[in-house]
Amino acid sequence: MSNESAARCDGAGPKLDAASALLLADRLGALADPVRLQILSMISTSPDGEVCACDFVGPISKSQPTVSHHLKVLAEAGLVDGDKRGRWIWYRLAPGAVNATTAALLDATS
Amino acid sequence: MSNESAARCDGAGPKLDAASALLLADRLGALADPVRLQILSMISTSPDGEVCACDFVGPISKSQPTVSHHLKVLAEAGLVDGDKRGRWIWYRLAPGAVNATTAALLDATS
DNA sequence: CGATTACATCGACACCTATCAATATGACGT
DNA sequence: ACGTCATATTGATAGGTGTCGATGTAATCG
Repeated sequence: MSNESAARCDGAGPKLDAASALLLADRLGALADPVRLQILSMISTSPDGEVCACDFVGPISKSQPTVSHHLKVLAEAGLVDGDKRGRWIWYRLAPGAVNATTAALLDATS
Repeated sequence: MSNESAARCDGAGPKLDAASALLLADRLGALADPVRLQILSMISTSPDGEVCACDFVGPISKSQPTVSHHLKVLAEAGLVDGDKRGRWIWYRLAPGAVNATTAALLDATS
């Protein structure tokens, strides 16, 4: 799971190689948006653990296309999963996704 | 420390209000860059816990102004502290800064 | 079938950001 | 004082990103 490549740590090279840094930065970038954080927050506090896409638009005060865009970003980053049931799409948190990202971040900056 | 304002969680409002989401998004945005992650990683793996600014340029393969820019972003986000000694500036991790951000993120997405 | 609802996509726009070359600032050594 | 080294700042540019209105698509309802 982690990279044991070069443990010299003598100031010559970073613990994180460029590729791993880019990957982690992408995952953090998916989290670094107030709208997306509110979406995740709403899902996490929902009693059923899932929220219909239509229920984001009102509380978050953004247009429907904007919310759709952010849901797509979250889904592509593996942070949420969408389940289409009839006309609606129910979103839930991808289990352990946020935890994995924070763990990688803490590991890189231990 | 947390907001117990509306615990109804019935789909009406997010756990994170817009202001808190913006604040957290800003802190995450400071982390969501491969160069800045490598900088933090280099500092964390340094035996003395501090790295001279000049030592970032080579391993990270970016120009000196670019590295300087990223160090400024990290400092303004409270993630690193710079100590000017003579001609050099030694950077160290701001204690608990990354931890505080991950904690806030995990709290918002519990 | 036609109308309605939920969501996605497109096109456009404004804004932000990463990057570098050039230059400035400031501290040291000689 | 002068040159040199380390770092910051400026100016410019290219690419990314959030946002919305308009439109498309797909599923449901009557």
